[in-house]
Amino acid sequence: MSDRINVEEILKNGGYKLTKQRKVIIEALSDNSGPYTANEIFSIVSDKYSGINFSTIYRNLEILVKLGIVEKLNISDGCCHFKLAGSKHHHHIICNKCGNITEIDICPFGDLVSKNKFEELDFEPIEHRFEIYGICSKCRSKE
Amino acid sequence: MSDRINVEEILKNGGYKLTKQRKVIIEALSDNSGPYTANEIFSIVSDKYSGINFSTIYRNLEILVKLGIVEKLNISDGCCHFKLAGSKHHHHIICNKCGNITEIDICPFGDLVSKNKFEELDFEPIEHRFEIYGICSKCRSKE
DNA sequence: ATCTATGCAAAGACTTTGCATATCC
DNA sequence: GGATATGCAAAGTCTTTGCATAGAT
Repeated sequence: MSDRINVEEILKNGGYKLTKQRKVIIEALSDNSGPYTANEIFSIVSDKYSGINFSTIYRNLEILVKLGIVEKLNISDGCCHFKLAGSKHHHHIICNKCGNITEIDICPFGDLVSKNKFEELDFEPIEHRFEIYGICSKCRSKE
Repeated sequence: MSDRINVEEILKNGGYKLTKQRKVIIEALSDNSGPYTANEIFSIVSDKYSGINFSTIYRNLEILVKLGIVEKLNISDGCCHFKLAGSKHHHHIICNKCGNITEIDICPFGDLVSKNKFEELDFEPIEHRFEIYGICSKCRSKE
């Protein structure tokens, strides 16, 4: 994976070592089948590297987020979800039935900027989140 | 407060009693100076009703949310924020410096619906969240 | 009187931290 | 060899639950 090389470089440049644990965590996230909770990452990773500890997972996720390699999502279910940070800006649709989280490239933000909405509010926007909860097509077809 | 009467009725209709604890919790939320965490509600309420317990706070917030009296916000800081539910649909701007949360009545959702974005996605939207993080005017003027 | 609500205490879920040892470069 | 990372264990934060008692209608 060409991404891997990139990740290794970013880690090194940040003064971080490339440990087995970091490799398997990044591998786990690389399957791209959706954001995972720390718990899920622990399960996946434990298959390849039994003995890994939760603190290692959390510490590394924090570093990877700081380096911009991983994205931390705040889905409203009481815990954090993590995924490899893509290059493209995006948002999410979340299924209320199966919990599936899917990226969408629709972003309403640019429109608001072009309409000078933030000048009106006297607010300097830095970041934004937009999530849509509902029922995905799979779950609807099951009904 | 005319709202109070309304709340009392909703509680009664739901089969819930109007206890002192519920009164003070609702009073605390009624100052409208921003969503409060369970912790903050506990502090405010403790002044008026010392001896109240966290479990009472949480149990009642859950009921009040279920009845639509209170709104539960998932701001990305690891805990839940609660406020009296307003009648109007709205979103929030959140200051990264002081943590202040302010309602805005800008909503990008209608636009997306009118553009048939959800038919394209084959997704049935039910709810959505839109939050903008940045620096509020107060914090900027301090700089 | 009856049913619901509360306080207390305990536990549960998720996450963070301190420290000695192991690992990477 | 020196600095960073890990595992372990413990604790910290937020929230939930069981149960006996108190309180509302």
